[in-house]
Amino acid sequence: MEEILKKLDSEKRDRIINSALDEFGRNSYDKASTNNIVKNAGISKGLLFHYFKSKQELYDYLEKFVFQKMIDVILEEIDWNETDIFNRIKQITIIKMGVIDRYPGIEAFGKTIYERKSINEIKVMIEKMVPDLYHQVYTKNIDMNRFRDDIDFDKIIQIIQWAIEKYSEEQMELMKKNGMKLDFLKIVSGIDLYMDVLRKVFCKEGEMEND
Amino acid sequence: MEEILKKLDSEKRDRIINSALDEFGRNSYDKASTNNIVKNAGISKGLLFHYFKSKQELYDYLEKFVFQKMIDVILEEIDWNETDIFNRIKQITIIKMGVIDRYPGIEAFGKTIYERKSINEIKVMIEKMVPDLYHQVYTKNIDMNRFRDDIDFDKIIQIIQWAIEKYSEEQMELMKKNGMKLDFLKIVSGIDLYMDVLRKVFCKEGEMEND
DNA sequence: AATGTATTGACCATATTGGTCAATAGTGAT
DNA sequence: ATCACTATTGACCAATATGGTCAATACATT
Repeated sequence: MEEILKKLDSEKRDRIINSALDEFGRNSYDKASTNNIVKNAGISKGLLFHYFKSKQELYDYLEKFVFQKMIDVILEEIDWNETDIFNRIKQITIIKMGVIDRYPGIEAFGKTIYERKSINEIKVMIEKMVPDLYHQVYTKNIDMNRFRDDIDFDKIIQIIQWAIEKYSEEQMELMKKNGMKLDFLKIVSGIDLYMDVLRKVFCKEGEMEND
Repeated sequence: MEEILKKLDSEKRDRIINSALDEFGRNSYDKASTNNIVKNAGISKGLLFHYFKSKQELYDYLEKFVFQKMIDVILEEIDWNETDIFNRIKQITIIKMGVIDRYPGIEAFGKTIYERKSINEIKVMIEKMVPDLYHQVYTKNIDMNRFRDDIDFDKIIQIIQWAIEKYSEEQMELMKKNGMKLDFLKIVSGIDLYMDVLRKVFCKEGEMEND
């Protein structure tokens, strides 16, 4: 299956993946309709079952896909030379938004994953990797001396990360709600305003330069 | 419809509401199944359609219910004499968790609301009330002099609120994932640890008492 | 026993389901 | 033009699920 998919025109492949992510994200496995998936992807029923031999195989593919994609893109695009945690977190946010831009259904789908009982080996393996990756991403080559040392470092990271995530989630929802296209530049510049505040309170005096 | 429902044994009414919130939260309107709803509520098909004359009426009732419930409970249980924003936010979080405890499906359902095009007058009215309520809840009778005055007050509130929300969301997901019952006391004591950090960085010196 | 209400679940016509497969369209080489 | 080959279609299938109905019960109160 994988091989036939690889050969496929990537624009069409993305259309299928997006349509399927969306349908599974909106509905439980049983209620998710392959008819809807092909309709929204703009392909025929036959073609879907040519690429995936069953609904279950399609679902399994997607489950692996969302993890793998996020991991790959982050590892590929992250700049490990960045030592400032604020810029690092901002980077990751931008990278994530890029993925969401290409695969809009990935978020909704991702949230449903842990509710389902499915336990294939790939999923187990990837889920083991994720915490480690997260740790690396938020600590590797980061200069910790900039922070006031009367506060637990992990908590600082958490609070910064939460703020950025919540802000971008809220902005994205707002834009979707009003039917606009997602404007990532606008979100990033909004993030900067909160970054300034967080720098001010979490960094030592004279340690606030942001390149 | 409303009148018949009111008379109903409240335990059974909650079972129906919860089952319906859950089903509509998991599935799009069309795919949500009244058969599933009655099965999980432990009632007969006939009874559901005795209380609600159609699927649509049931859905409309729920949409109104989730807004109204949240508003009512917050207004009822909030302590307006509390002047400390940290305690105020903690209060609201606890109140919200209480509602979620009683109506576990309310969150998932709530997130789907804005995706649907439905626009009845009640919804419009309530959605107008909500921002105002939120503003009151986070400012009314709150002592703003405790905060350092080199930072925009609204941003401070936002960051605190985001941190508390994210923390409780993550903890609740974790507990659900591991199949435990939601332990709100544990969540609240975890919140306190982050509160301490936030107090330390956002308050003026000597303004950190939390009774 | 009688009256009134709360609740059931078999039943309905219709729509939808995941999946198949013979047929067609498209492409590129000769 | 012809052939070979692959990519794609959509009508079709038996099986199941759909929202909603309603005559029949169960249950309580007098």
